[in-house]
Amino acid sequence: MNEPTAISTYFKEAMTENRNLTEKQKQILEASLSLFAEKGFANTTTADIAEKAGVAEGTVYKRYANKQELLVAIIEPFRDSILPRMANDFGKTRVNLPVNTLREFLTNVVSDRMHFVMGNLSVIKVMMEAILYHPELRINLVGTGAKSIESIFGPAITQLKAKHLIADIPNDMVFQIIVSNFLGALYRAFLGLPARDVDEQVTYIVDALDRGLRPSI
Amino acid sequence: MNEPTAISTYFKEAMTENRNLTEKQKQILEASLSLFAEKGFANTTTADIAEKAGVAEGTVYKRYANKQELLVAIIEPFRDSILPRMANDFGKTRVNLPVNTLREFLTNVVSDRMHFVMGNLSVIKVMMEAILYHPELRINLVGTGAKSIESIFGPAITQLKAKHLIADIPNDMVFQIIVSNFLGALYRAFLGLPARDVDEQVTYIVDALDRGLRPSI
DNA sequence: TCATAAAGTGAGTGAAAACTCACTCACTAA
DNA sequence: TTAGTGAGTGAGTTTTCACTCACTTTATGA
Repeated sequence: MNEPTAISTYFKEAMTENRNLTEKQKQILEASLSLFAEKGFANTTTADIAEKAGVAEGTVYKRYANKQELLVAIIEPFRDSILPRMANDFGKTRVNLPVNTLREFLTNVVSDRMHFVMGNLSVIKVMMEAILYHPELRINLVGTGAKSIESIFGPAITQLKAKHLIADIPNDMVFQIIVSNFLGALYRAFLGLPARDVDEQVTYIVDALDRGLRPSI
Repeated sequence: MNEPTAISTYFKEAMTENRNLTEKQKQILEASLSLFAEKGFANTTTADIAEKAGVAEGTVYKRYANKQELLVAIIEPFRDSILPRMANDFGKTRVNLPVNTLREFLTNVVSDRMHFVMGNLSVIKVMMEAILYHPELRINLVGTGAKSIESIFGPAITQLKAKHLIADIPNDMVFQIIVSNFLGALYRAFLGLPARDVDEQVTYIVDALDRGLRPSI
């Protein structure tokens, strides 16, 4: 059971691949990402970004017409390539494995996503801010995200239902009940509450979900 | 089963009671809260606040030395009186009711808190922003919040354990698994995913939690 | 090798927003 | 009646910060 690929890895990949970014432009995007995560978009100045990236402020504006475009430049590859790709990888390696029990399915999925979430706190924070305070970005991001996830998770859950391995409750609620637990772990970390080992959390959560979502008969 | 008291009601109460705020100062705090919720702290100008409160910009600075202090003035009564009081009310009216089954307990708690969360989206947004991007406020707020909740929930869960109505897993995990579901519903709403009636969500969640947290034997 | 373009620079600019302060005025208490 | 008080005012000041542009450096290809 390997660690899931970190978002930053996908991020660097996406940058290398499809766009002709210079080294400095990449540094600018990476600095933006890390500063937005740390202080929030509005509390980050373009001077901060330039300094952290080790470039002049003018360089930031060579490619990105304004600050907002920096956020877009981070969110866009995310929406267009990273999210679908992650969903796909996740689908192949975790969701669509052949399973004989709900517990097996849950163990695959929960363990993987919990490590994923805990290993990507800062990027997730930026996405959360974008969703909360940049409605123009929300629509796209949420739409694509929901679609990606639905296309991977939906069939898997439907299949579990066919095999009578999971209770007959609507897919969106199955999904919500599972994902809620990732949010719970996320907030535990953000809030700085007493930490608990991820694998330990996974054990308790899988256990509760297994019994909670199993068919009643 | 009444709607839980809205946060804004507690907020107005707290303002009336304990501090010697003039009418205008109250208007300033109320305007701040609603603008911060709508646009975020950083995207709200003191001119906006003054206009919405119907006062001169200078009036804002009469009591609050700077913009940050406005946020503190909102969070502070929250931490000192609103949160403890909410926890207390919630404890009396929902948590510490005599119950014979886990399902009864969960129905009381989940239904109440789900309505609470869904009825207070905008205030919760402000708190979330404060926690995510104002570390100096986080420590206090989270500490007090955690303590309030622990003091109410802890004994109740311990009691359920004594009566063998709930599985023997650590209190913090019981708590996390339950609260996760409120976060899930919160995000469903924030993201603008296809809505689902709150009471319907409650039914599914209570069902899953009941079976998930019941003792195995 | 050099012309031309592309990338990078950083001091400078202006607008917006935070914050100040000399003043007003309703109210109170002597 | 009046002196005193302090909340409230809003024009004015200062600061911050996104953004510009004339210039320098680096890369390219003829």
